[in-house]
Amino acid sequence: MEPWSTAELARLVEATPGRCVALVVVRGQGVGLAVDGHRRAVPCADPAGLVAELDRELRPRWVWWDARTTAGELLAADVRVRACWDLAATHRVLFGGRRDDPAAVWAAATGLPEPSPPRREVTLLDWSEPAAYTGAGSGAGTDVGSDAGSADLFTHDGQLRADLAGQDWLADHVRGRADDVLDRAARWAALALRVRAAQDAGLRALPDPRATPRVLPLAVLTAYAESAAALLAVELEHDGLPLDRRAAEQYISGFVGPRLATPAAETAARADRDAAVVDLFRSGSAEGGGRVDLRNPVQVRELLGRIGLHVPDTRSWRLEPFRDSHPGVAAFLDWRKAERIATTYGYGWLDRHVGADGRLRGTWAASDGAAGRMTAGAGLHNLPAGLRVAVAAEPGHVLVRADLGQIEPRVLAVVSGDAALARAARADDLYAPVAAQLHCDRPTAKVAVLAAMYGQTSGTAGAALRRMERAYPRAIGYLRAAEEAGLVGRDIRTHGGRLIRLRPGEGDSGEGSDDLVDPLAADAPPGSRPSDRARRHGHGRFARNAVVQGAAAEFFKAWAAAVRTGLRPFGGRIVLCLHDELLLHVPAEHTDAAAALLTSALESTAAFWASGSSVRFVADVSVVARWSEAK
DNA sequence: TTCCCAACGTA
DNA sequence: CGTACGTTGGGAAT
Repeated sequence: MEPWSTAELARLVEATPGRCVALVVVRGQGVGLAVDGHRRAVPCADPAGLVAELDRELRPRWVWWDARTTAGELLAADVRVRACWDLAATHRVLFGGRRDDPAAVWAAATGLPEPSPPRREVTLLDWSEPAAYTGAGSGAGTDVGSDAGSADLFTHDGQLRADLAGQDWLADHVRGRADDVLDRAARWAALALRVRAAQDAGLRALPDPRATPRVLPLAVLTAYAESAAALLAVELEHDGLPLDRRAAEQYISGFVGPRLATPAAETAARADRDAAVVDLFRSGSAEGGGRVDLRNPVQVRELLGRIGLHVPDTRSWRLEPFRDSHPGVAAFLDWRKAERIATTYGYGWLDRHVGADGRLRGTWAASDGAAGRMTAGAGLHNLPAGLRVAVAAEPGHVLVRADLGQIEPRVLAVVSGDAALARAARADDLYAPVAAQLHCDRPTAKVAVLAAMYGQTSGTAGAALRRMERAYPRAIGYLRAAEEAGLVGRDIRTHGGRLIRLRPGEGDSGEGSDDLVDPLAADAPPGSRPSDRARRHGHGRFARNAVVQGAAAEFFKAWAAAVRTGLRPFGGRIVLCLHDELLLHVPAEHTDAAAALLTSALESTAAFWASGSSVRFVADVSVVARWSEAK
């Protein structure tokens, strides 16, 4: 097949609204491209290099099935593209849920029922699997054949084959030349383009919630931001967080001593730490009791009972008041802290997750949470504050950190359209005007706002809450409506358009038979099984929270996407996303530009996301050598 | 081996 | 003052 001339491609891209070009990368062989009804297989020894060149010259929005596959391939060659449309990420916005594999994405985009989940691995028992695997694909009256030659990608009922995740399959079953693989890649790209069009239409069909809508519907902008976040997640995983290993080891050794040479020595040291605590409990009373396992909460409770301390559980905050009542309690609390470091953030953790290049790497997901927050593994989202001293800029670089101030109440002001709360959100400190409005002090106002957003159960801020209702009726009404949806199991959408599934559905955690009496319930100890009412109540609170937390996550990702783009010219990188906080690793000579970018990106994000509202968004920006230096 | 719970870290 | 997440170890169920 003839390579596409760049000029020809450029003409097509110019004529395509959104400049969307579907891309499938086949390492070492070439790319499959699709633009506006055309598709082409392009043989090329260095596909990533070609993509980089096209990205510079055409500035397209690359459409791919998912960033992990395609962007991962590019990133392996250190190629980072400007913009993308991620079908998996957009699918999650439109349809919620957990599934985002190609089969599920295709089915949702074409109105088919959700297909059965992909098999973990093919076993001998799969021999009975239908004609799908033979490539016979009858097509059965659907229009799937319209992409000529794609029938082998589908099952008889028009579903995309469940085993097409990733792209190893591209080379499977093709016993011919490289051309065949690339042809397949081109068809795969063409299919992606069709799904994008369907997703685009779906997004545009959603009502734009903004006071003053713009040319691009907010839901489309959400798709852009979520796609960028999916790409960013792959980059974060690739780049890692710069970590000063020495500083980390020093922190760890402060709790558990120096690194030991052998596992046996580790075990012995651990046993010594245990024994030191247990001995303190034994010292007074003669009776020895059996062995005590400090890691077993039941046994710890018994141990505490023996010194006359009777507690419902052994959580640290509950024991802390009794720290001075018995030397054993203090020792145990310190032991807990050390044990946490030893097991979760100890030397083993360093060895597992910090590379030879001093980068801490974990897996990232762009919208794993039920409300669409980013998630990260390897402890990246729950590093003990004390370990921040080990997160350090490399030579010639600085860390530029920014966190959004009071993001959730500000987001509530936008999404609810509450004029009074929006007025309060013009202040640097939102809680000050709220306190004035409610005729209470600032701490009370803060508790009242948080209680309203998250559905307080134990009522201390009751009076302030009632005044909240009078002062900010639309905000409270918005939250109540979400809670109601949760109670009755009705799906809702966030401000940006993400579907939050609340229907007591099949897919999730197996709570199908709501009203039926569970025969096992009689055996269950009383209170162990949450009542139907309690569960619904939980769903109500979840929904109340999800519309705020979810919208805040969308706003954050839109901000992060703008920062990522702005950072490209001077080689800075986002190295950590923490729900409302960004950490950048920047060449020192571009410090000021990066700091300015964080603010300007925030303004441009607010301008489209909260357009027509007077809500102000604020970020606290600081430049540091170590994360711990940021306030 | 799989799953749930307690516990604790972060926002 | 609640929600969300990831990680660990123990123990029960399988």
